[in-house]
Amino acid sequence: MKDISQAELEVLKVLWQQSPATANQVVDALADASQWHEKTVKTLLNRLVTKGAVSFEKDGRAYLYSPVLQQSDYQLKESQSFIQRVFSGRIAPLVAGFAQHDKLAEQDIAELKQLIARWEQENKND
Amino acid sequence: MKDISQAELEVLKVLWQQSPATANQVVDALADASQWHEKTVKTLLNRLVTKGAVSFEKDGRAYLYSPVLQQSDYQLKESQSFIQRVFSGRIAPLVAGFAQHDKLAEQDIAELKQLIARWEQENKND
DNA sequence: GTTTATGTATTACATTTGTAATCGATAGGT
DNA sequence: ACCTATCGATTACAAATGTAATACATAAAC
Repeated sequence: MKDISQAELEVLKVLWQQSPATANQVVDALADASQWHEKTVKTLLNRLVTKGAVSFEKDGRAYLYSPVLQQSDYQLKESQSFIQRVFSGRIAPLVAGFAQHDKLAEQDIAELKQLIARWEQENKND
Repeated sequence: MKDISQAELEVLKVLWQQSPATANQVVDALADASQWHEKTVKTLLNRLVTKGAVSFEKDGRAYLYSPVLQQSDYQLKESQSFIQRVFSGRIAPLVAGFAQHDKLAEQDIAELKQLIARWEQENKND
């Protein structure tokens, strides 16, 4: 799968939220958040299809688009490559940087604690 | 500051490790990790200077390059924009994804626990 | 003092990306 | 049956990026 560009990602996000969707539904969904021209959005949809990240089926003269690439897969792969590239593969320093610059909220801490607890639960027989 | 491209980042990383450094030192440092031609590395150095991420001082006919952009600053900014773009700004889901796919090691957990403890210590008077 | 090697600066060129405009087909309206 | 509005497809074009080659200046070697 070719890389998804940042602009393409915004289009994909819409499809992750609601799919299948027509091109116009995607255009509408992006209308408030961005200034993109309708033609621009349609180009991006096309590129996503070319890249194999999105599929479509015909519905009369319009198309219904659906994501092929799932959000969780995208997130995992991008996270790994980001952390590899920027933090030499170690995740804790990323979180530490956030903590140091007051970018962590109470909720983040709570969620992190919970998932650590779960991890330890599952790995307790090591 | 213009965006640092992925190729440029590899060059910056060398300077973060050892600076100031001559162009040739950077080329040598990258020689094993990459297949880049000497000219390519020098182009990247030049672009980093143009972008203001790297400075240099003359030392005879050669230049001594140093990073202007500091690694921690780069890491923080990139982390924020990545997490915003891919996880709508929430950090825990990133870590959760790693946990779910067995990308977390004992050490990561230990580090996370420690920094959570520190965070709670510092925020205990809320 | 010339020649040569070696630095940096400039130029090159294909691909990707952002951002559309135009083209061609066809469904709908009348 | 035609005209027209609206699809998707194709084309456009500048900027960024990857990946160098060439040009130009000058220090080093004879």
